[in-house]
Amino acid sequence: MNTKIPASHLFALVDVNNFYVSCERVFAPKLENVPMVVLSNNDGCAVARCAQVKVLGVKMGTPWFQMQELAKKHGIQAYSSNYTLYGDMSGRVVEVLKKFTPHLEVYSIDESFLAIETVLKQYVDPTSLGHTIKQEVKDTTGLPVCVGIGRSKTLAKLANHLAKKHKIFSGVCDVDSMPKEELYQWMAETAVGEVWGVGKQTCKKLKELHIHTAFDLLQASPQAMRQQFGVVMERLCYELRGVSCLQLEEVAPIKQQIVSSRSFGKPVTALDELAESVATHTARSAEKLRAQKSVTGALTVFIQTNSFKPHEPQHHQSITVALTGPSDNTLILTAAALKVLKQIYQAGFKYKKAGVMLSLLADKPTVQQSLFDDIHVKGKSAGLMKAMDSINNRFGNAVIRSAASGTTQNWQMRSGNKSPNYTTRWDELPIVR
DNA sequence: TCTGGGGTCCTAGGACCC
DNA sequence: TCTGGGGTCCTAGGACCC
Repeated sequence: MNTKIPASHLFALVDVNNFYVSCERVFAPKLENVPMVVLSNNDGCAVARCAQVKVLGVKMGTPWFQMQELAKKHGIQAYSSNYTLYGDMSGRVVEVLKKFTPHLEVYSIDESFLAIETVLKQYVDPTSLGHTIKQEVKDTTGLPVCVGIGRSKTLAKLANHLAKKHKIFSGVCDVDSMPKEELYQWMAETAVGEVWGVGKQTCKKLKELHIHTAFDLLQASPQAMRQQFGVVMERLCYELRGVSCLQLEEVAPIKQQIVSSRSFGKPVTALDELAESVATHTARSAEKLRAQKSVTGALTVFIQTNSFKPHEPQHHQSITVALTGPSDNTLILTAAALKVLKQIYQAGFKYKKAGVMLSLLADKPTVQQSLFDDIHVKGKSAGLMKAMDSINNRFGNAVIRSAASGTTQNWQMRSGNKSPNYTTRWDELPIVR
């Protein structure tokens, strides 16, 4: 391995407990002891579970309809997700963490890595810093967090896992200050599948090699692991040994791809309805694109039938096309997307999902076809496409966005059993670029 | 009847060129 | 007519994460 060994750093991983559930509870304290889950779009499956529900064995992603009996028996309540709220709460947590150190990586909506070496001298020990962070986040945002501390990101993750799982740590676990024998004991009790970066497939293969726990993996030869699994696993082994291979990424790199997709609450068969959805997704993607001040050179549209019903006719297709030039213009992207959609759409299938992906590697896009010498959409069937055309003709370079409300993902909840009503409001905005 | 959405990194293998 | 090897670029797909 060529990776040079960097100076030793101490990482803290701060992770909000049951993030979405905890957010809901901040604003509805009466839910504190109610067994509850937060559901995905369409109220399809559980994307967050409180501690009581986890104990009952409900896994991440369990469909709500499959846990009806359990819900009845234990009084589990379900809440629709509110991502705007969670995004806001996430920002508040990060603001608190920044007060402790400027060197921080926002890893996900509910987790941040902190480099804590330089701020330690103000505290008795790392654990006491951890408790201060935990208390400060709780006091400021109302959210409960656990803190894991270690010499590598992977060890900080492991420490966080221990802090969450074992009450003895009171929510803060520093595996660096721990005697080695004690750490190894904890690792021997930690299933290898719990280690950061070991997923289902790898776990299975590791078990065949009689590697069952985090400690087993620590003892394995990194070189041998590279042979069997590749460079990612080799790094992981070093990380477990306290040799940091993964740096803190303080500045979030700009996204290489931007995706917007949704499942429909109900199967969709008409091109018009797919077009509505694809147009909305394109607008959303383009907003994200402009937010990071990027342009895209290629665009992918995909539509899929319901793969949970294998006995029904299946159609999964995507086409990626090059744009005539890099762009962040919603109108151009939407025109392109609708044109692609018409290519892949096949009447007769019950579509369950649609989406759009923008590829930002403008100089080397992944392209299957190059279609566009013009961007005009001429559709006689789709009212939406006609609208596109007329706006295009009138405003040329205008930016179009579809209204966020009334989009396909929510129609079922809002309109019950009534037929879906995909009325899109088109706002005509001034020229942006 | 009802089954999330958004990302990253790595590798193998084919195409192509010299 | 027969037959090469090495390098690079590109892409699909697998595996992982939250």
